[in-house]
Amino acid sequence: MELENLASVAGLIGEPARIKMLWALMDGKAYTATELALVAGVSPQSASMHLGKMVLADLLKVSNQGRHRYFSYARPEVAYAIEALSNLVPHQKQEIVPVTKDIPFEYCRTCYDHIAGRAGVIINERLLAMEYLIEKDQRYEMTAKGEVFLKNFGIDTDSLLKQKRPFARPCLDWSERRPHLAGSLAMVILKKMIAEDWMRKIHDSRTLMITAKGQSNLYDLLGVKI
Amino acid sequence: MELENLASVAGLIGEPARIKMLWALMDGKAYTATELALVAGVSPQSASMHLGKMVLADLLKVSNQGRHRYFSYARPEVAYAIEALSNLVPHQKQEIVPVTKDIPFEYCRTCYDHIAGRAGVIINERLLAMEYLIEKDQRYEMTAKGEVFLKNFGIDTDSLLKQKRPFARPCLDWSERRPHLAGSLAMVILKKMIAEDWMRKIHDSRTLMITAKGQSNLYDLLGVKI
DNA sequence: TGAACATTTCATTCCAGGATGAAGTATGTG
DNA sequence: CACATACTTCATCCTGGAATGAAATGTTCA
Repeated sequence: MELENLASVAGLIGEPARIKMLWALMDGKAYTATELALVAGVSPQSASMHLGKMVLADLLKVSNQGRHRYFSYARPEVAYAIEALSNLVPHQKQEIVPVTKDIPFEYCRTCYDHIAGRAGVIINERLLAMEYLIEKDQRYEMTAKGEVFLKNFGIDTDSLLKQKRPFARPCLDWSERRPHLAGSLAMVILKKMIAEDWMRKIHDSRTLMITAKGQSNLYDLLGVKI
Repeated sequence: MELENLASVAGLIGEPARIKMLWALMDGKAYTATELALVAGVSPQSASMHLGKMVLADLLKVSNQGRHRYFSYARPEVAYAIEALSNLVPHQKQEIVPVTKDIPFEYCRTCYDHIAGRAGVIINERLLAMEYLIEKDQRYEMTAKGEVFLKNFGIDTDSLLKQKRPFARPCLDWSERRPHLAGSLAMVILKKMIAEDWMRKIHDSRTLMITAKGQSNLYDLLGVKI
């Protein structure tokens, strides 16, 4: 019966620890069970149990990254519901404050062989927003517009598509908690940007520096200021 | 702390008997404690207790008429929250027959302050199909064509765009399971249609009625028969 | 006025489900 | 390989709050 389903979903949300965790996720980022336990004021075991229930109910989804498990909303409707609920509490201007503080030197870096950090996330989001790529089943596919764009950028997408390595896919960024671009496309993009001196690798570290030339070209290309 | 308030409101809603009563009230009518006890499957004493708590939290209001006490939503935000919650339940084909089976209610009604139900969904789809609006990142943006169209319709879009409230966005309709139009634009559209007597609010309910005048004008405007 | 009905209040019982400590699994690191 | 970290699972305890019967408060109507 539908009414029972509504009751069970409402019951899931109507629990102090769980609603606090859901609220923390309102910033759209993904957090680990331990971090969410902290904001909810419960032990990691409890948090794990609560999160498990919400995943089961398809309120949250989880993506495994090594020994970390990042939780985030499974669908946009969840955010709508939390927002509507928060509108019920007497006048307040609750600001959403990220659970983790930003780490400056992780601003821009490499992840294996592609761009990570905030720059990686922004580039990824722009490529999607401009519909050069579209997400399909945990993979990014290139659109016709995207093919033209990448060709103009000087990338031979044909040879990339022949490789058995995935062409393009989202990879959850551990400092930004949002996905950046991974796959063979991401690799050649970084290679190309270094070749063109848009970015430079710092020493032997994974830190990246964006050159002034890179900044202006990225602005022209994607309309973003990095 | 504000977070605690959110938790307590969510806790109120997240109880089987209470959410069932809240759901029954979605038709905008007022019901007595005994009636609501019936739909929730609890005793009148229990219902009274639950209703008392929700009145205290300003979710419901009560109006005394003789020996009867009629409960209804205290504010439109409550309906909005329940609707958002109901969007979370895993939906197969479902039928909503709470207490009344008024077709008009599902057919055409208000959601918060804009048109919902089938009429809301159809209007939304036509505005998109005719490219007066385009979706971009969970928001609708007005096209040049759309600006002309809305101006002719008698809407001052400039002042709407200055507001901090979102101009236009999709809002999933719980009965149609497709988005209808929300945001400040949707609000003034409804206001305008009521002012022009294209639609009428049924007294004390969220049901809307479309007038013959409204039907013919909507056909001219959007090419749809509602 | 009193009987019937609608609703609430109170005191008490009772249990679903959250909290917790300990142990188990998987991953990364030196 | 050993050890630390991140997270989950399991068994157990425990409590907040829902349900209930009885009784009080109010209202209508004959």
